[in-house]
Amino acid sequence: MSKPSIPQGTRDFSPAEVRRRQYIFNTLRTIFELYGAQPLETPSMENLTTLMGKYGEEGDRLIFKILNNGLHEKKDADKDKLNSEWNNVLSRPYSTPVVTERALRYDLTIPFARYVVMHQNDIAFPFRRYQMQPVWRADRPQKGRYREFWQCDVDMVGSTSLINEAELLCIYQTAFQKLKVPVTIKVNSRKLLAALADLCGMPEKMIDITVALDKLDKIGWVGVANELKERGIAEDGIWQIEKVINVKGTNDEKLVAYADIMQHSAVGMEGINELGKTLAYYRSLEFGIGDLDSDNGREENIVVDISLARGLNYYTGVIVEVVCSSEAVKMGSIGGGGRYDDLTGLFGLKGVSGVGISFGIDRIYDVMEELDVFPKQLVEGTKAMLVNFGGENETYALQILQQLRAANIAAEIYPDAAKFDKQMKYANRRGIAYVLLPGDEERQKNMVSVKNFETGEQKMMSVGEAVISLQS
RNA sequence: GAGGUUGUAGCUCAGUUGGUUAGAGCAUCAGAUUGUGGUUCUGAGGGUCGCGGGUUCGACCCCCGUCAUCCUCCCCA
Repeated sequence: MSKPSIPQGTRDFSPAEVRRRQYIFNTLRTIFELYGAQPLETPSMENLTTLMGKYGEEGDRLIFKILNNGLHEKKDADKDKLNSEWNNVLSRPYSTPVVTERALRYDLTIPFARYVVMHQNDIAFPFRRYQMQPVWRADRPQKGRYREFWQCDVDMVGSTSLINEAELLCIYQTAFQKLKVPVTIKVNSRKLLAALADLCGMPEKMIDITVALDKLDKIGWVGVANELKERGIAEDGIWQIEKVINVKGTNDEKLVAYADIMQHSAVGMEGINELGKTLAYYRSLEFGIGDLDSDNGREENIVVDISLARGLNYYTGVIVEVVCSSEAVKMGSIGGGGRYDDLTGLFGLKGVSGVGISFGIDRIYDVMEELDVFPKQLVEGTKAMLVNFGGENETYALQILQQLRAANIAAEIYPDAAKFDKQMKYANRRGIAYVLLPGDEERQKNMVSVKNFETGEQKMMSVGEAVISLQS
């Protein structure tokens, strides 16, 4: 017999882990609802055509595909087709509806876009939804990277107002403040990255530039410059980029400096303008809170960072990324998002702009564990256990049991009339607060002994008194 | 896709230059204690040493292959 195991990159969640995860979900859900978002759920699997080509070449490779059922039942003609297609599948990256036509959800944004297009007539725009569901990626698992993990997304579609961007920043701030995770929120605009490519005189190289620039934190400017060179950016262009990333100062100062450098790039000026407006809206929202601890309010952890380049292909405007700012924690981004001007256009609905953010809750969980910021009292399990003495005492215990539950006290009976110390040990391991002893003497007096498992104190009382004392 | 790490009891891990019957802690079960838990004490069960091949008189140990695992790069949450 082989040892049982679970697929690579997946995890079981123990009772205590589920409680902590639910704490995160509940915290986020409360905030999402507070901001007027509505819940949405979509299927675990989508048609492969819905997902393919939406996440870039790398993304396509990481989509978990589902093998079609009943392949062996194909008729002769179909079987020939299947055989030739199968050879294609084996010889190169290739997929075909003959072999696979469904795939597991890769993120929550594309399914949301699909939903919006399918239900456009039923939706009151602007439409703001939140969604908390697992997604799957056929990636190599490692620290902070799983093949099955959960995302919590909030997106707003049908509005181009930068108020939305500002509100999403507020949601990030509030959420991580509630969860007690110190974060830095990096903000950039895809339009500034386009402007950089303009400055180099190579607008078609925007992707190459952003991919290289994204590594600035890791490999430093020299490393980035080398990579830019390898990717075919001219010396003069690299010098322009260096000038931009060398800009230091407050967010406002940076935007002013960028405006000076990019004054001849229409798209650059547009991006700068949008970032400025987003921050202005954000300040208005934050000002309403009234507990600003400095002139900057809660802005000191929001940083305009031109080296931020989110990988997803569909972002067009403001982009954000959240990282834990604690030195002690080594973890990649724990959230990200941005504006996509024409997401639903992929599915035929033009002119609907959206903006959204995502929480990577598995990584947030890991970070919270490391920081030890989960509330201590999350376990609200069984409060009282009835010892089972068997026979008539068992019947008596069952009657008490339902009276406890009727009074909203989480209670259980040890189901077997096992040896006394075994039952006590079990209650101890479960961390149950009270043990009730309905034995011969108690039953005859119509009473029950209540033992406090923390203090060891024990007292015989009527069932009614027991209910009242356990309710407090 | 590339590179590295580690696979020994249910779990966490020891195991000497290759040498007789592979150990410990925790967990489980039984007993000291058939109505009093946490701390003790005693005893018991539990292993194809990841799998397959090779070297050797002899392999948990050395070699080759394979699978699994974790980590790094790429990319991402």
